[in-house]
Amino acid sequence: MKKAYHPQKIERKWQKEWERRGIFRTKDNSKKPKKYILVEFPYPSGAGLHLGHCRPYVALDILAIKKRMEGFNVLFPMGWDAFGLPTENYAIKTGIPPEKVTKRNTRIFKQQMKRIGLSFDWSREITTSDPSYYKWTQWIFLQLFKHGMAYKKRIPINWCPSCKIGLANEEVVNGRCERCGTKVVRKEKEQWMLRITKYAERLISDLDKVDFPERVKTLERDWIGKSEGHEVEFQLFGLEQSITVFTSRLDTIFGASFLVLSPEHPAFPTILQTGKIKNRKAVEAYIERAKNKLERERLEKTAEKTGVEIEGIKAVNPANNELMPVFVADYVLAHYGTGAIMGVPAHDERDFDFARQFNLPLKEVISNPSEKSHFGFYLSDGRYSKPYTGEGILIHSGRFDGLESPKARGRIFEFLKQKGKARKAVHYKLRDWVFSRQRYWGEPIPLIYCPKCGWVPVPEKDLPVKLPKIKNYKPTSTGESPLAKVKEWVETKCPKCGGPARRETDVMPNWAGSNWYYLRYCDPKNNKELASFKKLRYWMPVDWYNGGMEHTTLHLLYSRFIFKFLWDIGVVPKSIGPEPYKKRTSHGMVLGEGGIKMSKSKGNVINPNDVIDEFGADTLRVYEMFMGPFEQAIAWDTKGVRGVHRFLQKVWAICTQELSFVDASKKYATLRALEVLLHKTIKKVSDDIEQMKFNTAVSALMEFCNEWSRLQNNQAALAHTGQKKRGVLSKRDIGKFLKILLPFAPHMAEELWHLLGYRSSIFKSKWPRYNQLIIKEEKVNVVVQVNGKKRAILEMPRGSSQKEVEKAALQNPKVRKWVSKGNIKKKIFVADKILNIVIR
RNA sequence: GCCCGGGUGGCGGAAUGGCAGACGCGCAGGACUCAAAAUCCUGUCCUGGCAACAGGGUGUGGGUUCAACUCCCACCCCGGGCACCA
Repeated sequence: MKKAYHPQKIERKWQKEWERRGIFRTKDNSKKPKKYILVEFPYPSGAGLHLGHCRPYVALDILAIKKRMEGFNVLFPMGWDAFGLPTENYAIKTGIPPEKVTKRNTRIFKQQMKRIGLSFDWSREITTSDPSYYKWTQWIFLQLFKHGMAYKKRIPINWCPSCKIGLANEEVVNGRCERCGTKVVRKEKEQWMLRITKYAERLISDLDKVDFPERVKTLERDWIGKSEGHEVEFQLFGLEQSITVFTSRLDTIFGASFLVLSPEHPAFPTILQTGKIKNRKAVEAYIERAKNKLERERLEKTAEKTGVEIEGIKAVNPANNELMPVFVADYVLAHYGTGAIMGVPAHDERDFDFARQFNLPLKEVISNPSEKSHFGFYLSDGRYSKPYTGEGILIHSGRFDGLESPKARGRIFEFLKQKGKARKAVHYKLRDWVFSRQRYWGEPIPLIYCPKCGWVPVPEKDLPVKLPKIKNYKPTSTGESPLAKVKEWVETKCPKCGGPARRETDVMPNWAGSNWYYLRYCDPKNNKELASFKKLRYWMPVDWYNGGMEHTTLHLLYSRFIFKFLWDIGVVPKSIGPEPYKKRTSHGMVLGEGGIKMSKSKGNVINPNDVIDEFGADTLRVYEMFMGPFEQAIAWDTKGVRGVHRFLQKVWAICTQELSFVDASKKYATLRALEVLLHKTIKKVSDDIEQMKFNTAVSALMEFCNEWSRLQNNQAALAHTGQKKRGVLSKRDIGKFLKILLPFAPHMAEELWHLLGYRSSIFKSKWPRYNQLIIKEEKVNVVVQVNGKKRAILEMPRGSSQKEVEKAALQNPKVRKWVSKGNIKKKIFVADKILNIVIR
């Protein structure tokens, strides 16, 4: 009867069987409530699936399985984010077309995912590089273009000289190209931009509507960087021109002792031509130098500031009409605020550093309420130490003296507003999104340039604009896309006037396809629209979206933006609401043995295939869930894998043993103690899965099996029934156990389920419910403390009163001994938990 | 510098005011074996003790409480993000 555990055999068998029966196929029309469970789709790299991928996949698979058994219609899809540089670079090296490589890689990924027994609905598989998919990515771009959300702009971009590609700010890490590590240089280029800044406010405020981890929300908020303040106009003395600055500290305006313009400030050509400037050459030279500096270099030294005074002009402080010098300095950024600031050296670190460098006067106007004397920034030798940047009470600010910072801002604003010199303003750190890449392996931007008509969108009926087949994938040395070399593709007719015109040769960045893929899963085969309203209304929003923390300010933010845009223009039903994802969670990385990152160069990469070959997919799954808290990075430990494998072998052994009793005598009840534990375990596993506390869910399963095994072996436990040998768990209860094991180790659970005699798949069964009464009926351990120190543990019936517990406690010799050392002063009782006797 | 996490045995971790160290790994001893592996059993925070037991113990210092890994204040260390954003 006893069969040995052979994971390889049963796993293959069931994977085939599940596929044959179409068990994980999701139906669109169902009366059941829906759950859309989504895990970020991978970039199918040549290296194949790795252990880090498996963790979130298994976790969300567990959720999907449980939700199905709880009666939900679950959408749990998978696809491929296939456009991207590694595949293109591989094509450059080998000449193999990227689509061919992509096909091969996705085949490998898919086969690996199937080996893990993940319950994806493969009938909805999508590939972002597939023309039937990117047709709609291009279509979305056209909508952006038509609504003025996409525009072309000559901007200094981050240029990677090695990849020959423009990079988004997010792709530059420490001044180096994220992919190849080459130092990024500055280069001016015409680029397509998306106006994500238009959505800055809503991207922040709608975070209140979703269930994201607080750290994710904070990260997005900080990245968008909202700052509320005022714009103030400073007249240039004797000139028509005035300079507007942005400040969030209007309360410090009486302390402003100079004005600084960024080198790119638009007022410069005009100012320089007034003839008033005495050092025009020096100013021009400084501006020129700043232009060639990489932004990164400008930011490198924080304390040492450079700049040049624009001699011959002064600005008028609108608060007190004092004249102040004007500088150009590159510590002021052109793209933030108004590109100009008022320098308040006493209350701003950067202005302070600058003033020290240029020996500018410093005027304290905010007194620090927590310090008694002012001028905390003077050292004993009379030099400054540091500015006070906090809020406080105004001094040296005329009639605003004595006001607190927030109130002062309001009053000063009123005062300046009356003079027409100030207005409220909000600025964001977020910048528009550079959306072109001078590359091949991406979605062609569906626009045509006509010398007569300008940029003309490709008519929707002509979509998709397919990538032409080419031989040489290398970008041109001028940094143009390799597509620029394909004459017969580039040269076309203007859709508007029919005259000769040229196609845009830039392609979209690799984030384009993932902006909206979750919509496509709802209706993946639709060739009339990106997804039908009916299906979107049923499935959207995504109920649970898991992905990497590293995508928080990239993919997550981008896709929220694109969704909002589509929602605004009515491409998706209004009923979904303004956010695509209801709930977001993040997994921790899987590190190599010893806690270092797994990488090819370190040679510590572990292939999931090898783990499955040796231990089976169920072991891999259970171990990935057991290894540590889901959201935390954790090191792989082969010895730990063996431990989990041991556990599964044990489960197999106990279950098959128990099955022999089921056969022998059809009817017997579960031992009471085990029944109680079973129900507790069902509760624990159910709750823990919801909270993604998979590690403790597994340990609860282990504890149950330890007890089950102990009772099974315990002859005394069997003897009192009068029978020589009998089981300890009824058939029904074995089934319940298998159901809670199922999400973690589906193959084993299904096999044992069938050995138990069931014909239909365990996936079709209902998630077990625990019985509140059974859990509560057991006895509880009540701790008796004397002066807060544990002195005894009493086993009491649940719900025992204080009196009952006290009586039992005082009968206990140990408690008696300790209590007798003084007089009882106080007794604290928490039902079913503790009795603390305080003596003196 | 600022903003988030986090600090518990030899290791991964459990316990979110109520028995610190669940579960697993490792280690030690034992059983089986000619032997090894595998498997099974027992033990495993530190100190003293043959033991019962007593005392100490969750980064450091203080506080609140009958009771603190858990809450509050200050500090130290580690990880991540942002960083001249006015």
